[in-house]
Formats: sequence, C-alpha cells, structure tokens
Amino acid sequence: MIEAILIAGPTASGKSAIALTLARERGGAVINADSQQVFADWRILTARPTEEEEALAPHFLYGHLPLTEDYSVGHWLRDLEPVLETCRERQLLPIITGGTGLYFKALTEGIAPIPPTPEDIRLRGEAELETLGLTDFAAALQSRDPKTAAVIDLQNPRRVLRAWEVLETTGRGLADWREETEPPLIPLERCDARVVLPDRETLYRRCDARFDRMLADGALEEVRRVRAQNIPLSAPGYKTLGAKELTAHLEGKLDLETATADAKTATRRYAKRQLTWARNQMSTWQIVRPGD
RNA sequence: GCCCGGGUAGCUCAGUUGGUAGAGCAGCGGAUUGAAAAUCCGCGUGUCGGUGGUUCGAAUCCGCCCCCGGGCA
Repeated sequence: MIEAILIAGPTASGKSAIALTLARERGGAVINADSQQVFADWRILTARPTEEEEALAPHFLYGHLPLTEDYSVGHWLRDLEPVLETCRERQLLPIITGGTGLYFKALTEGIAPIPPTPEDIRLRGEAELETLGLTDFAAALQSRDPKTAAVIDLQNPRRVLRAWEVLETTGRGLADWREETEPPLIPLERCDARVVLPDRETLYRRCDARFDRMLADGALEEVRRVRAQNIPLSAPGYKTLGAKELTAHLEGKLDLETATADAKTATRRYAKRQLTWARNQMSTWQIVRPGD
C-alpha cells in the first residue's frame, strides 16, 4: 500500500506542475519539501505555487513562516507529521514535492532525535570557530569527540559546528545520537518515489528562462518589500537564490544585468548539485523525464 | 599614417634575470542525518594573435604582419 507520492528533482524541472496534476487526478494534497518555499515573503523568487494553483488542490507547508524563523529538516519533519495526519483524516493522498534532497532522506530514512541547539550555544560555537580557525576548532572537537570526528567532514565548518553544538548542548556526541536514528515517518518502500530529471541543457535553459520570468512577475518588488522590513542578510530566509543579488542591485551595488547573470549562475550551480544528489542518493527512484 | 598600451584556459588576468605556463571565476565530478536554494572536497594541454629569425632551448629577445583600446595627426 502506497502511503505517499514523492516527487523530487532539481529546481525548474517542472515538479510542481506534475504534483498539482496528480493531486487533482487522484484526490491528493500537495505538500512542500523545499527549504525555501516555506517562507511567506518569498513567493515569486522561490517559484512557489500561485494562489490560483493553490486553489486547485489542498496545499501544505508553503509560505507558513517568517523569514527570520530558524528552520531545518527537524522542524520540517515535525511540521509534516500533523499534515500527514490531516491527510489521513480527510482521505487525501499526500503528494510530497520539493527540491530539498535532505528532507526526503530524513522522511524516508529517519533522523536522530537530537534536541534543538539553543541560540546562545550556537553563537558561542560560531565565535569559537572564528577565533580558533577551522583547523584548531576541528582538532579540539576531535580530541573531545573522536567518534564523531571520524565520521564527519572536518574540512566543512558547518559540519564541525553542528557536531560541536550537539556535544555542547546534549553532552553526547553526534555519532552516538545517530545510532539512535528513529524509524522514518514513511519508509521509501511505502512511497511511490519519483525524480523529475530533464537533460542538463534543457534544465539550465529552463532555469535561465524562469529567472527572467520572475523578474517580469515582480521579483524586484518582492525583494523591495522584504528590504523594507529591515531583515538582515544573515536571516534564515535570505538564502533564497537571487535574493542577495537583487538586494545588491536595489542598493545600487550591482547593475541589473550583472545581478541577473549572477542569480542565474547561482541557480544553475544549485540545479547541478541537485542532479548530483538525485544521481547518487535517489538511484532507486523512478526517473521521470519531463513530458512523459 | 605615427606613438603608446594590450593580444596567454570559456571569462578576468599572473607569468620573476629566456628552460614548452598558473590563479580566480565559470564548467565538470563528488560528499551530504537538523542553516541543505546551505556548506565542503576534487578536476587546469591551452596553435601563450600569426609568421620568420636569434638560441641547445622563446609566452618571454629581434623583424614583419593581423586584431583591440587610447593618444597624436
């Protein structure tokens, strides 16, 4: 028995349209699995379903957060649980779609039940990394928690910081926690899992064209509205592709042509990383060629 | 027409006193258990504008030619 349809794939591959069509055909609900489409203030820039599209089928976990909200896989999974419950009650087939591979992985393989890191500890870790430098910071972690150090990428500051935070807030190492990974919300075997994979040339062309469309649809206005709220560039929601570039343009630091080119390049690079993820992490998923 | 600069990897440019070339960006491959639209790792042969010459050896020196800037006419 299939519990959900999963539709992954790189940005601009046409996932959302496929999800919406399926939802209408099979009486399903479209559920977001994209780390940026959760933010209320980005609609155009994250290519979120429009209000008209949302009216055609139930949609969940889209635009439900302010840009300043801390969010991560764990939050998403916790948000997802009651949504799946709602779907069961209303007999809606969950159609989970988005570009964040890690979210799908946590959904189908489970995640370690690690308590959240308090803000002050996170800041302390960042400060320590800053003063020690990555090499020394990683070495310090290694001597305190060799087990975790052996399984993470010590050259990646984000990973080292995460390991440090977990150790600091829980007193236990990340590697220990991972041994207690909980059963997945929905195991992959009970999913109809599909990856939408256009050929690269087509994908890049679609990425470029879509950014032009975003601009035509008012992306600059959207960024202007966000800037008016004085949200810092370091806010969680500011990672959205194109946000920094368009902000720089609005501040007169970048002409529109350059900002556009930069944003398109960033988008293509992101799409490439998603292709890598799909190729290597979703090898058992059913491949969907757009147009099929 | 003359005088200065420039012509080196897809792009921007380095290349010391001649020993057949290297960075950033892009691109490609990879990682991915709580910031993941993030973060990190790996991959650099290209008529060194063309041609003739000097030299054991030239991207580097000399001649001629072509192209792009700028200046003087």
